[in-house]
Amino acid sequence: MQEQLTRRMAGEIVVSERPGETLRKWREIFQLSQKELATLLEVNPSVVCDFEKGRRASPGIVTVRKFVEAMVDYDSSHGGKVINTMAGTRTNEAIVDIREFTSGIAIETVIEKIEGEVLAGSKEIIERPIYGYTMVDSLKAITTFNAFGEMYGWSNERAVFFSGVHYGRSPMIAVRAHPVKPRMAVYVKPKAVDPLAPKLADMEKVVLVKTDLDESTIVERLRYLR
Amino acid sequence: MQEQLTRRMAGEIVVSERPGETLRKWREIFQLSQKELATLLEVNPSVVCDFEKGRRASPGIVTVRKFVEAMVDYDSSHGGKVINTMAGTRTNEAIVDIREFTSGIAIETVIEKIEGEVLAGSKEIIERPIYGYTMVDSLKAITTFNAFGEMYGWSNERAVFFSGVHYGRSPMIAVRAHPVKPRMAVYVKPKAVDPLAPKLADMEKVVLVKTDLDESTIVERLRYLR
DNA sequence: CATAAAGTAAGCTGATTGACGAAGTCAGAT
DNA sequence: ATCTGACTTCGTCAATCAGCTTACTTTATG
Repeated sequence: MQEQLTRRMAGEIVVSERPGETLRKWREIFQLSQKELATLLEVNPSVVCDFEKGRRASPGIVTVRKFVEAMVDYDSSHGGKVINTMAGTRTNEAIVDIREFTSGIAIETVIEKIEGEVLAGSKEIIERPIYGYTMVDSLKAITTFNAFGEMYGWSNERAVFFSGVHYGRSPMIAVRAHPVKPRMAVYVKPKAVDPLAPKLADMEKVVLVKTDLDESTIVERLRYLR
Repeated sequence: MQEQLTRRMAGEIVVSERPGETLRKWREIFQLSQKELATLLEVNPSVVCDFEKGRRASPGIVTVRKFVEAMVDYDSSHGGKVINTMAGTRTNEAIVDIREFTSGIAIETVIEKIEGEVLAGSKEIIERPIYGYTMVDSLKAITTFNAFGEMYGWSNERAVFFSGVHYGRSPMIAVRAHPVKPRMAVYVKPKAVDPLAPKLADMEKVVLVKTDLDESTIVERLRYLR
């Protein structure tokens, strides 16, 4: 959550017409005076002012990061008043884990890591990079309403892991029905695999893989991929 | 959507451990070569390389913005392949409009703009700033599942406009039930107002206002608030 | 093999940043 | 009427950035 908020703030500042004002807006939301913020940053208050008033038209990202992180850390170590109110919804119990890599990882690399068996997907698709993954509880994903919307994180160039799969029909039908497709779908310990699933996967050009590792092992193994 | 993606990318780059790699990741997602990107930016390809390889440890936000916008604009003017796949969920038909201001706007300023009549809220709360607003279709918000989650944008320091209000009971009950509260609730052209509503508003320290302007007029008037 | 295309490396220059501190302004409390 | 605290402005300067050019690796591909 913190990470997310940090990014959100940074993004808003960078894109803003007047970054200084946006910086200020956030400082105010965190209810800090310039002086307090300056203390957190161990700089002179005039520095804070200079940035807010835009004397530095294009602060470096390191500066922006320092500012943003100072505020978020401060809040977090004071009960997270702001962070918590920002939390709101976010949680979707169908989504067990969701991560973005910082660079592209080839699909085949992921397959190796999880000891996967390929059920559908040509050699060339398998070489393509993906940029993140989502671990979904299949049953809950269907009952818990909107899981399919949130599933894709920010890039659909990703793997979606379905756990709690019975025959693997519904997940692929869902993939087919949804406008956004992942590059890769993985069935985690399926009881069996309906032959329709690979067919649908091929139609959608999605690499379909099954693995007999369990959820937590997979998450563990993918943790150290960048 | 474009705006959102732009911010998202910028935020990720700024916060990233190795901004250069993140930059590259996005360039790859957009399937651009360094040279192509350099052309879009009207700079020498080596510049792109320098950033990706981290020779510039802390690029200015203007640089980051240029990079990100170049990619997004490019994609957008070439059919939006990437942008569209990123769209996914986003749409919630209960939410008519949602915006963040770049700086705080006093609640009373908003009240004036929309010719609002205050039904609940003390003088001091009215002076507090808010940082955005959401326009919600009341009926759909209740039937369309998760609208209350997405309602709050990124700060709950905001106004929520309810349109299609009959007696204004349900919206306030929803506010009461939901863990996150807005600073301000506005009933758009209510048929009447149940006396329970202001009571609940007071309990939650939410400023309750009604207005006889219609949705589009309100959006129009708030457009030019920063 | 030759040659292109993509990317990396290094050195250079002018422009900007990041930081300070002193000297302001401004609004509200005493 | 002045004092205090929060914020602003500005001159200064070393460090760093943004950009160029040119030369060097890779890695395909005819």
